[in-house]
Amino acid sequence: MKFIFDAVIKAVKELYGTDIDLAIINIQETRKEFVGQVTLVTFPLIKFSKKSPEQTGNEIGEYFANNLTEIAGFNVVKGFLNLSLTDSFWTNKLFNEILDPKFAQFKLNGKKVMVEYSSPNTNKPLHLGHIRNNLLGFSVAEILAAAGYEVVKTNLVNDRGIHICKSMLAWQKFGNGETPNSSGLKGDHLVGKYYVLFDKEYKKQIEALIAAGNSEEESKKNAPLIIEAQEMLLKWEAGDPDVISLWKTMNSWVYEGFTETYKTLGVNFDKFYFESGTYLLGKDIIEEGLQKGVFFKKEDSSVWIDLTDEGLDQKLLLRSDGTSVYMTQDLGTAQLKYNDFHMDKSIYVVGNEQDYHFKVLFTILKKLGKEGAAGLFHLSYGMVDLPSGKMKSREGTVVDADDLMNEMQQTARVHTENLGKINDFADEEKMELYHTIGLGALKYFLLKVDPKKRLLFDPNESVDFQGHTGPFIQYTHARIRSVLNRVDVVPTEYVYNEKLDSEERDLIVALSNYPEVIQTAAEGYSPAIIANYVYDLAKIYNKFYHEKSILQAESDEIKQFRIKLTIASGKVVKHAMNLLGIEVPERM
RNA sequence: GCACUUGUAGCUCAAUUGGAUAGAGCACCUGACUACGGAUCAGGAGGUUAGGGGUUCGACUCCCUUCAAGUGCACCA
Repeated sequence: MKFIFDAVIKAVKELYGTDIDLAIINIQETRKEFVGQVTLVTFPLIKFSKKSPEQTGNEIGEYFANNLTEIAGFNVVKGFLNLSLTDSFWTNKLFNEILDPKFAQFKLNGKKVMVEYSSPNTNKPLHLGHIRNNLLGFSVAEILAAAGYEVVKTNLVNDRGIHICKSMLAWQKFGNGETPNSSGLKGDHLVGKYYVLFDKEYKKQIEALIAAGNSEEESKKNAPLIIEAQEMLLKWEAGDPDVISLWKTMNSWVYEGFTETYKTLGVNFDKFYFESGTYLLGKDIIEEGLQKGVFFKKEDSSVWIDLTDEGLDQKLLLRSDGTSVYMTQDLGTAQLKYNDFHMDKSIYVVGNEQDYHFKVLFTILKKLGKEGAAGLFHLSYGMVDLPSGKMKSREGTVVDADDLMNEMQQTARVHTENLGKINDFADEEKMELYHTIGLGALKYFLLKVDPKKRLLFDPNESVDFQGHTGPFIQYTHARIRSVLNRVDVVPTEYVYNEKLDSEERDLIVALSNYPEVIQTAAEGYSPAIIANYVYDLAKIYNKFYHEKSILQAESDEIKQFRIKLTIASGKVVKHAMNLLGIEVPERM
């Protein structure tokens, strides 16, 4: 559509004798209640034409009609100049651009971006909130790759700390040597069970202490279990062989479990970082900041940064005893990641409860003049809540990731069996299909919403399979495949002189928007933009499909043309769904 | 208390980043195959965009304010 922008500049120059900036040209898709496909908003131009919006529109429209071969006609409604492009413009678009194998394939832009996501704790299994995180991270990475970035997907695993020791201690005390093998429990679930058990026993001790006359605060601090857990953490930090060995064993169980969950979810990583390997980093940056005068030291020798000029607070960076805090290690880890990859952009997919932390982190890195600091971005997403409120692992009010994915596949099975369209499938094919549809429904449900908005999930109301859903789009694809499977000769003719029907033209217009949609989604780090686009596209295709016969078209020429439209639609639907991490089936 | 985010149809979400009469899905009502797949399509009903003020040719969008919800404000991570 760039030629229209150029034409507007030229038109204004010739009609009104002014050079105008590209930025003030407002071009949009014509709303469907008006005639045309492309609309120029003329309000911003009247200061150059010195005429009414209507008159300006008419003059520019007249100019276009006389000077642009692509323009078939125009109409003006108030300050809107609606342009109709010729049918041959649109058919050329389909033949030369959309059907080209390179359509929507952006060239590498020479920039590297890191997407850090998932970042689980190794003391409990993944839940619905993690699913949102994983899907967002994976999809954003795919979208950025499609837009021409070189992408590195990383996972910073939180594998140490007091919470890990809690699971370990509970297992040691109450586990009787239970293992994933002996119990048949998935490793992460087994470890999670002991994390919950710790909390239960710990609470009992607190209650007993309170009953014995202690204050609540004292009881929480002095309960034997918590003291033992803290001792265990110290031993871990000191490298105690027994503790380290137990830690390694239990973490390996968790990793086995996570690997399985990631596989079912369809996400992957190029590089893992472990907090056990990064938690001591960052002290050299503290030193650097002090030397540069960006940080300051208090009398007790704790180190701070004053960010009150930025509208933030003073922030502690190093304790008075010289040990690090969360921010210290995140500074160090940011540096480590940069040293490893020298990326231009770095995306952190982390929930919005950490908005302040990342604001501070990025500000500090900028103040230190760190390379890559300008490319830092916190992809902050809203929490997933249940109707009953927040999910709490310790209280067992979580929607478990594995359970949920299982249920989705079961639901897909019920739907599919009721329709009875794939009774000839082998069992293995059926299972694969239930997985495709069940996860498609779940992923679409979570990704179609703007990341920053919080998400309400009602486990009692199953995720829909009809309407604005993943399966609707998957169904559209299966139907397209079904039509194309009946075509024996792939059309090779690339001229078309028939008049376009509105359903055909609408479809080409929608398809031609796809590259720009990828670009917008990449710039906004928003899979939701892709999700909403591909739904619209599927709807437009379904309408076309209903109104127009493809295989029984009025003439062979029209039939060939509609087959090509169908091929193009199937291609874009599949590509867009894959950017969301969703597979599309051949049949369903 | 201070800061950040959110508030759109009964419910779940859109709205091309300031453009036309705010659009979809679910649920509800009505219709459409002896036609390429009915997990579909067409239509109906459903709105003071939380309330109020402002900015301008034009505001769901920007500014101020009130209200509601969520999150954050540890020498925790």
